[in-house]
Amino acid sequence: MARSTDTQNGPLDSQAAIERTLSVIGDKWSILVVRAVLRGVRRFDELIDDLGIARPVLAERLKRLVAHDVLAKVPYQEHPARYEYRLTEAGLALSPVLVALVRWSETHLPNVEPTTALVHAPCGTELEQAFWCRTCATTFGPSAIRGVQADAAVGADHPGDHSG
Amino acid sequence: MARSTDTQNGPLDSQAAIERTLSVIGDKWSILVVRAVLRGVRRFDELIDDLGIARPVLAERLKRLVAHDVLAKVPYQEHPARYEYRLTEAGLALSPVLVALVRWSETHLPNVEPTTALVHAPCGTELEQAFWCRTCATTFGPSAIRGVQADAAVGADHPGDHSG
DNA sequence: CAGGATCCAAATGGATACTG
DNA sequence: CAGTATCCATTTGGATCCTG
Repeated sequence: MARSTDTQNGPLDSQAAIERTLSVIGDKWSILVVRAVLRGVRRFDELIDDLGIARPVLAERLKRLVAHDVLAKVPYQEHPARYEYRLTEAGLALSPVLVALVRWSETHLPNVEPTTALVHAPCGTELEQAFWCRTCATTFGPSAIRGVQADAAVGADHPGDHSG
Repeated sequence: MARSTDTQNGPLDSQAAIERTLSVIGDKWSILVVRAVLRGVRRFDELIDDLGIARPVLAERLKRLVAHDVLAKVPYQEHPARYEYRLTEAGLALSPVLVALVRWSETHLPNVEPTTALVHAPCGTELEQAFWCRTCATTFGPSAIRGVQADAAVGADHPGDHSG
């Protein structure tokens, strides 16, 4: 509520600015959606397949990103009207954020295998159990498992990451 | 689940890297905590007051950030043992992320008054109602209100931002 | 001051089924 | 294909109280 320095803010001190950015792309999926579009994944079901995001969630994210002028919804055929999503200038301008995120991961986070499935734990059942994160010293429930390698889920040396 | 290109990833294509970074600082508070520490707010109750974060939430975030070597917990007095939190090298290395976030907000987001209260809506009751975001075309409940100017909550020209 | 333990309301998100 | 409408399990986070 009462923040100490609302005035006299330097470049790194713009809490409001950070929060406003996060209010647009600060959720778990938005940045990933932006990145997917940047990679060329532009259509709804492609994004569904590519990201493993739930349908209503993707729909809402796309709507928000379009509303905030990060993405543009452009038609690519007519007969059944079909649209795809493209980055706007503002969306493209998010690249530095992505780069910063990637660089930090590469320089300051322990490596994991690039084949690690990071969005969803495998649907198999042997991982449908609690997961102990050695780094966090926390136990995560099955649905919290993110980035767990299929064969090294429990007891491995910080096999992956988790959200939450 | 099935992502298209797990291999042949360029620098911007490292979905895994992005997700791993987000798994550490991707929640609503962690980045704000880092930034507060960067500003010199280093002690538990200071952070509570400064951020308006709930006690158990801050405790958990600090623990995670320490575990992931973003913050260090260092004693600053002994008799009652007291600790404060400082940025590690890895934590300091998050500056580019903060800068990118701030820059994007400044160049691609509509301006709002810097006095806007962005973490919590005022505790007064006249704002304890639904909030219509013109940009998102979405209605947000009272607890979703973030960054609402006290006197221009409803009907203003996109008065602030919201999370969720 | 620096947390830990509870409790509870709310939001998030996934699955699924339906529609133009 | 591109969503929308429901429904429900889980998670999140805030408030409050307690402790060394």
